[in-house]
Amino acid sequence: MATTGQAAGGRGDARLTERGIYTAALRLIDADGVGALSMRKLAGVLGVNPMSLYHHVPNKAALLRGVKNLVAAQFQPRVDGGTWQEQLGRFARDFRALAHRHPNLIVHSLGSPDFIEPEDPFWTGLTDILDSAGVPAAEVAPVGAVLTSLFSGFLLAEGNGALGRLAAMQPAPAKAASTAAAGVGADSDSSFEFAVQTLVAGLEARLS
Amino acid sequence: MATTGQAAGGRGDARLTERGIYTAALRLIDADGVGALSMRKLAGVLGVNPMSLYHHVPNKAALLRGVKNLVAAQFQPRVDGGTWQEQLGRFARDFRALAHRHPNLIVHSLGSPDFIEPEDPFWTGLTDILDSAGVPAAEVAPVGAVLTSLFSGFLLAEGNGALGRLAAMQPAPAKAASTAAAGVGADSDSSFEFAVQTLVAGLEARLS
DNA sequence: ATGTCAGCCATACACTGTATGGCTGCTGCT
DNA sequence: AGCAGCAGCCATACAGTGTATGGCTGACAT
Repeated sequence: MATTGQAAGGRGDARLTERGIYTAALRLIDADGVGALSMRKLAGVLGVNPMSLYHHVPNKAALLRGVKNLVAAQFQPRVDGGTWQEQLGRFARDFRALAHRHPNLIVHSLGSPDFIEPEDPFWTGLTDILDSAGVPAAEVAPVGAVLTSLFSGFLLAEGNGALGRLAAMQPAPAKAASTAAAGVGADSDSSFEFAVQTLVAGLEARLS
Repeated sequence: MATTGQAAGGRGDARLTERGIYTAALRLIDADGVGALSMRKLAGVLGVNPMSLYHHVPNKAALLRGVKNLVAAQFQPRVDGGTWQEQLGRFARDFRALAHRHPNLIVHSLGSPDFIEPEDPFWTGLTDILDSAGVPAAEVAPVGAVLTSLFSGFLLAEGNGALGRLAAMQPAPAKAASTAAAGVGADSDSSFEFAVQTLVAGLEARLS
């Protein structure tokens, strides 16, 4: 074991890597949330001194950005054919699937201003769809910004449980079990579909 | 000055009050953000020992909830006449106005699961409007939850600057200065109007 | 008059992010 | 081959965090 006690902590990497740090941090975040992530715990998992991390990452904020970018890079929207409505729906679904894989990270990242970076495939994919929907070039960015904000709100609320709590609230005193017209259940999936269809329909109306 | 050095810190209150603690905390939050709020700083402003706060507030999380409830109580939506579309618009505008008065608090609270409490005038006001819009009773809660989530996302993005950053992004390489059809500028106000009208139009479409 | 307790305070603990500086072994240059 | 430099790692230390524990004081009810 010599002097360095690296052991079996860091995925078998003897050397410390920026990438390795991010993936280890992601595992910790997935397990216990970003609130429970500390430089010391992360270093412990990697079998390394806390200060060693600072030779690969300038500070904790940058570490979180790095982790976020790591999972953001996994987002490959499939912008094949179909109407722009279908494309937008697929896009939203893909993004939500990614969010579901790392809910803790997403809930934290969506609250930060720098969530979306200029060159993200997310942003370019969205602007492409809006462009093909006929949104004037000068308005693609503002419209995309609004849609992103709204949709982020949904994912955030779904991720932290606020959506579920609200949806389960007082089903009105009078009649309780009348599953009537619009077709929205209290479960996450139908809430999601409702949100997407509302946004799409709203955009449709604003474009004609 | 005797033994207690309260001085002119706590707004002149000699005795420490739960309410007084909340308002002092709110001032600190408005000034420097919730990240800069610490029990010690708060106690300092109130001219009091940090541990004294714990006789009125169980912990910091509860303190933040209390501050949030303090400003939430200021929200009195005017649900007078008009179509439900107009009511919803007014409602959103009123809520945004409140958010603008305490942006730092709102940006933090919107990221927390317990932002909306069951008996908030916010929730009852919204459900009333949805009810009068013809949303089936059993779906008022789910629909309200989705709308709240979406709208919260907008306010969050507006508050933390993400909205502005995204809206100002690459106006498409080709033509830059053609202020065409749909009427969305990059400024916050027109983004807000666009968001509200999109949501209203989307809901309209989903209800017919 | 006395016991009780609310309100306040002092101390202390575990924990956070990170600045500073020292050691070591690999690197490229001469 | 030898040597300078530096990347990578570590130990120590500092300021700051939330809060548990226990002691003091003065008012108030009995």
